[in-house]
Amino acid sequence: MKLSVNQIRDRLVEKGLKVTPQRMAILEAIYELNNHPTAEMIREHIKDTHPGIASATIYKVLDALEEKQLVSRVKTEKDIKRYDGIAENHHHLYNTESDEIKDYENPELDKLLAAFFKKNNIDDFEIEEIKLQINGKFLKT
Amino acid sequence: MKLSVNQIRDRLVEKGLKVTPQRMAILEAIYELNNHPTAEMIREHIKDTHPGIASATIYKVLDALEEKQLVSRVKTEKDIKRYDGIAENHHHLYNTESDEIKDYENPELDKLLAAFFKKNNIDDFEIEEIKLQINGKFLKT
DNA sequence: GTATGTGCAAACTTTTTGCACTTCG
DNA sequence: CGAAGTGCAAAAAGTTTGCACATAC
Repeated sequence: MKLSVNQIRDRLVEKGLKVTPQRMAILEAIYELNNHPTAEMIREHIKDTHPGIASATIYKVLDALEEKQLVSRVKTEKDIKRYDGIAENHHHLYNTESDEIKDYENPELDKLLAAFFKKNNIDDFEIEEIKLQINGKFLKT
Repeated sequence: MKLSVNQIRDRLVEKGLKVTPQRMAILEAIYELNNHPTAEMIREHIKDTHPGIASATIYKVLDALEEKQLVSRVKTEKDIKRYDGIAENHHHLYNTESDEIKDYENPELDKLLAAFFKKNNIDDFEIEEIKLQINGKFLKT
């Protein structure tokens, strides 16, 4: 998922967010890293091109991006926030030993799940979306 | 999931952990609360019966319980750790508006998923377990 | 008696806040 | 120009650490 600078700018504009160098750099970093980074990992990644950026700014930008659904938060067991450049519903592969997380999409699976829960309603609960946490090991390639 | 004091004691003994009032109280609290509490929620819940308990002790006890797989951590988007009294694989219902989390078990679903991934292998990944994050709304009852 | 566990206070990490200054549109 | 965004420093929130004391077995 490598977007051009113009595409990134357009996304900000569409959501009514002002285009600033900080926001551009942070969004670009999330797409480039493509590894569900923390605020700190983003700061590290852009520190050469944007050394002056404040940590507080990164947090504020991430809050704004999340609110406008340009990024989403990834659920983890840790007490550190991690972000995903994909806001649409999808699944995650978690490496049980490291902190690696990868995206997983499979429309067929989504259909299967939708059908299952249509038949097997959950009492007193209205489902909005279903995400899989698939835990395991990435095999060396 | 309400266990007797003796059952809780047995669980500690089985895992080779010394039975202390603090550990008993904390495990009991997790089972009673049954709402995937944070360390702070546990401290709050036991503060009348065990006022002297140190926060650091709660964290240390939770670490020990997790290591022995008497409790497990729940994945969330927040940066606060939450714990589950069920260590076996199961699924979670997340309320999108509040921070409520409930357990969800369904063996039929697990079979369906196992069959699906047997057919649809994920490249370079060895699955160990699959957990659903089911996001939605708890309906008033 | 000894290994293990607990309490306390201080430190550490991550995130948030308030406010002056700056920048985008 | 005005609203929105950024930087800084301080504070908050959650968690961890080291060590002396206490307790389970």
